[in-house]
Amino acid sequence: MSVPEKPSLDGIEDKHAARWESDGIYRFDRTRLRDDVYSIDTPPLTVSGSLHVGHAFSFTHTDIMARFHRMRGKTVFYPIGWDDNGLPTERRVQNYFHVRCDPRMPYDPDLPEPVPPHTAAERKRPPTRISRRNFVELCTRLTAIDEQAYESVWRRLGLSVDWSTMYTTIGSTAQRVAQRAFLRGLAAGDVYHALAPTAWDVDFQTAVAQAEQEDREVTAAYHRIAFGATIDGAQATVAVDTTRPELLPACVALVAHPNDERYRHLIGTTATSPLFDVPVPIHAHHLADPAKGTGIAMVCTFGDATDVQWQRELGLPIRPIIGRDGRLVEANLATWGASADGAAYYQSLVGKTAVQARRDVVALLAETGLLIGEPKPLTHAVKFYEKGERPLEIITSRQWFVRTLAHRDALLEAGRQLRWQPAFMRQRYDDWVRGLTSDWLISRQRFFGVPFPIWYPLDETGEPRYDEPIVPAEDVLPIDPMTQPPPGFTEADRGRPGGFAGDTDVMDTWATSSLTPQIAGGWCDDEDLFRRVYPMDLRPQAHEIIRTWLFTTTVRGLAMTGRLPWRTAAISGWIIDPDRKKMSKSVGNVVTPMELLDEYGSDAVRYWAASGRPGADTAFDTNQMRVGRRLAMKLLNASRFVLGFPAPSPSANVTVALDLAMLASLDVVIDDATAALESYDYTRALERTNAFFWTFCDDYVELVKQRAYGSGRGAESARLALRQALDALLRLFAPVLPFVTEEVWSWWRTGSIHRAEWPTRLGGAGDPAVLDAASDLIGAVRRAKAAENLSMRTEVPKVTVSADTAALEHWDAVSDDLRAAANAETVDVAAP
RNA sequence: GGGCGCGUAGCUCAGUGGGAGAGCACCCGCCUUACAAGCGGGGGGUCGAAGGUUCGAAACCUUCCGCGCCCACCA
Repeated sequence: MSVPEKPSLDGIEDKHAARWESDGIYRFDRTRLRDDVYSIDTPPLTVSGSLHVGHAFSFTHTDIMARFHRMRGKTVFYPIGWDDNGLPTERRVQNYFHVRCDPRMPYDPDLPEPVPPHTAAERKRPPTRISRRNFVELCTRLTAIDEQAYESVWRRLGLSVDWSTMYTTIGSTAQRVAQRAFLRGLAAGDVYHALAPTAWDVDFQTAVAQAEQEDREVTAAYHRIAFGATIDGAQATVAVDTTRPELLPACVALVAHPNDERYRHLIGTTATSPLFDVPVPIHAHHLADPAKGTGIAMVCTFGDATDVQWQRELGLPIRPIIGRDGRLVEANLATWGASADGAAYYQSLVGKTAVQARRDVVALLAETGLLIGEPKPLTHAVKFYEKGERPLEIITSRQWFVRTLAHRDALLEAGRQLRWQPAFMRQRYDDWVRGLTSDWLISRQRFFGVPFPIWYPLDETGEPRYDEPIVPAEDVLPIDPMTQPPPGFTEADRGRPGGFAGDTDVMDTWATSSLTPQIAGGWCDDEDLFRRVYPMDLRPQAHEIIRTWLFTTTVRGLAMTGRLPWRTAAISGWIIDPDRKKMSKSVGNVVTPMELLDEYGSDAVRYWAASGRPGADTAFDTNQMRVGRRLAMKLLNASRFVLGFPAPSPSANVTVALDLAMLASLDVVIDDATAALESYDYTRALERTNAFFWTFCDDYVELVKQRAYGSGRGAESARLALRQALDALLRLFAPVLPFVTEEVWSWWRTGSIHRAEWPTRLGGAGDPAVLDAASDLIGAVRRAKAAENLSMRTEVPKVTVSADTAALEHWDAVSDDLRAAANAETVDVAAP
């Protein structure tokens, strides 16, 4: 045993982290069966440059639970993953290297790594265009660098993950799992592809799932335009309000509510669109809102989701004019019934963006008197891709979907079976499942992702036969259909009539990360492991991704195994800055975790994190970190002091009432902390332990140290009680403060504290009330001495205190120690 | 528009039917042989507002105000 003369926190993180790794302290023991396992479905963080304090915050909560269950005797399956595929990585690579992917370019095996631009002028140059494979290589290279930086932060923070389990969502295991799940879904009919109108981002040029859309308030204007109509055989006009006059050429109908008296006589007649003179039917439909605009709406291909519904339910034609890049496409309006002038005018709009075309159309409407009055400005909510900058368009394209609507009831039931922490978060899940409007869209027209393991035969004209896809065998996964031929073909058959074509899309990130339990748990490669860890015990995650990560993992779990993928979902809160705003990069108020770990120490940062209650948004508070550091220092000093007394003899017993009382109080703390951690309330566990520890230091140790310096039964009782308490306290603190507790443990114990048993009741026969009385009485002595401006050390003949009757009941049990601590010959009680 | 959460000392937060609390900050004191990056003591709140239930409300109910978040069919 060696207790340092001058204990210090300096360097303890690196010292112990290195030992934990070399000794395999956190290695998963795969010989244990499911009941002995505590498994965690760790969030694979998006690797996009830098970690955020919020990550350190929520990951600490999970780590506390992992450490608690490990000390309780479970073997903890605590994998770690990085989410490195998908659009965030593409964007980062584009910006960092100033490149763009151009799938038409050939692969260049000797492409030198692009030099990131340094000056504004370099940034203004057009980006370098590189092939898809070169682009993917750059993505892989950059994420590998980022992942190392992340790992070093997590090691410093002391996360007890098993680093041998590390996976990435673009890695081959993840690709194999994602492709196998896709093929099984396809075989089961849960995955399908369809040519369907879907939300489309014209800048990223990809379809976007419902979960990635958000509403934004934008300013727009009602344009009241005059359609031609026939009323009682006479020519008339119908005024229609629209915020998107540029979609006029795509107009397929007008719609009014069936009960709307103003338009009842027009239902079933035909109107004529202004400028283009296309005849369009006038229909009745209950979704037409008499209160909006003039009460009669223009149906286009496609202005909004209602247009899609009207098209389907009213059997309307489809007249697409917006292209994948957001510009108006070639269309022969004559075939839709347009006048020659109208068709010719449309030609002048081809190639313009929606905004440009709108300006043009409105100007011509005004010029020809077909615009009624001035445009009326309004603000309304418009759907955007959450990462996008222009409103989403609705574009018809071929996409892959996973069925969710058909399973709505089962998904709601799953939400009820899941244990939510905090419970009210289930509401968000329910709201989302109830509000689903389409199946889950998983295909993206992007580059850096898991490919769809599908080929299509080409007919004699070279057209893909989408209804007869060619699938690979499961044991050859993962495959890339863009570089590998399907069975029975060679690369020479690619693109040739009678040959094949690979599916060009990649899966959205959520299609992979919805499978994290399967990826980490060995679903493809290690059925034995999978049985030992699945379903997992804990899914920790943030609340804003309930509708994405939590929802999609549930969908996959139900589809693949028929049950929930985990027992408990622990939803973490956000870190907010002092102005009550969520801390985020865009606000520019971010401090990096490594800076904090350097300045305050890892245990201190973890202490702050543990002070944020489960699910609660928590203030970023460096003051709490200072307090945490002070606690860590106090643990060092108090431990040094306790261990500085001679070790009690093996035959020693705790016999003194005050010592028994302290241990009895500690028993209550152990019970409380254990119960709190069992219900995921790490904050309460820490609070109880912390409060007891300070009482232990300030009152109990102060009272008994004179006795402990002496000899005899009383001294032995104190020394033994001090050590027993220290031993239990270190273990109670270990999940929150892994470094300082390990440091102290190393002074006098063998092995790692993190493999030690979680403390249980010491079972003494003490009365906790005696410790309370002792605290009250030593407090009374301090007040008496402070009133005279005396130090506790100052020797006095007599101290007179006032105390309440509850404390005085235990006077005899405390009086000897109290006299010693007071440095007084006598301590008297003042008359009440 | 619908839903969820929050509002307690200057700050960060516990407390959910019977004494209004903790830490930090502030003020005063103490070189006390574990710790002066320490220790001790003290002041400080009409518990967001109003109404109701109750012998009794910070807590339960209703309404309102404020803050945050989630969701919602864009004419």
